[in-house]
Amino acid sequence: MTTTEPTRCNLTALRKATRRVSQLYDALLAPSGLRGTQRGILVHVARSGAPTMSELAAALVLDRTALNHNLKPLQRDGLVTVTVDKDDRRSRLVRLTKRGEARLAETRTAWQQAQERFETAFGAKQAADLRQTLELVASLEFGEAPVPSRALK
Amino acid sequence: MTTTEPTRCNLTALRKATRRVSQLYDALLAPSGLRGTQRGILVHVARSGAPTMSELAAALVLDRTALNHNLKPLQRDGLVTVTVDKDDRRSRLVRLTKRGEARLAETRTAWQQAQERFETAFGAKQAADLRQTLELVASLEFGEAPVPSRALK
DNA sequence: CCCAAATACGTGCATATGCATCTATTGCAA
DNA sequence: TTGCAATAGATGCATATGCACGTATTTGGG
Repeated sequence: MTTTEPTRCNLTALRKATRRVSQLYDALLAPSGLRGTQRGILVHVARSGAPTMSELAAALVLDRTALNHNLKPLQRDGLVTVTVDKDDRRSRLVRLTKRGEARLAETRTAWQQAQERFETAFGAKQAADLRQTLELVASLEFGEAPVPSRALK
Repeated sequence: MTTTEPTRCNLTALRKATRRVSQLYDALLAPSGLRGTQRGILVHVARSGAPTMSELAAALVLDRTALNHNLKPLQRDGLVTVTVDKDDRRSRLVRLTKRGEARLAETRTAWQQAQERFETAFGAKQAADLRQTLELVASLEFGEAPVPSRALK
């Protein structure tokens, strides 16, 4: 074990933990052809039915333009479709295809193995507590940030 | 507040929280020309003196090839140097330059503001607890993963 | 002494992410 | 009815990340 000085930076601590866990999940998911992040998108779309890009981005705490980028390989591989919302033609609806549903089903076992591997090492109760804490962090509003042009417009 | 179903996936929960906190730190650090991730690298190099690429990657829980990529803009901007280790010419040593030290000093105030903003919203005690938990997660060893070729070689 | 295995990197490729800036569409006040 | 502000995306650019595969160097057994 490397005896490193404890991390003082909240962001650095989050990124280190996320990389560690990404490495585990992506290794186990690799045979399915999906990454952990891609699976997360598909799961949310499956649960929501046909969310708009904005809804999906908000739910995943993703920048909308980043979501657009992330959806490209999923569209290319025929796992999702992105279509214009007839009620509001500014909006786009994201839907899972049959192929996407099948792929998602295929990954369930590998995902469960990753969850079990993590929770065996870390503790199931601690893992549930951590998820709850992280959801809280993800939903924090930090008051007025310095003017991101998007927020002000 | 979006009433979303709680996240079951440990990785998805980590990524959402990390994105949220990245957005805060990067917004506050932006005027300094550094991102939160870059600052994290510089801080560790500053503390370690002249770590090897492998040491630095391990400390940051980064793939070594990813670290190589991440160092490129820092080298381009003259904030770090990467030189051959005379004792073992396979290894490379990463050092901060004077310019890098100055840049790091310049970011301290913005970084402290980001820390304060986060800890005001989340709680200072909770933030310290979370960092400790995340360090634990980052240091987890998950036993035998399915054969990453690097690990076996 | 030699050579193969091991170690420590670098590059390429592809995904992950977010800001700046643009276009298209909607809603509402004048 | 019109026009402007607001909204919802798309693209480009650059950084963040990790695997596959390559080169360079070291180590130690035969």
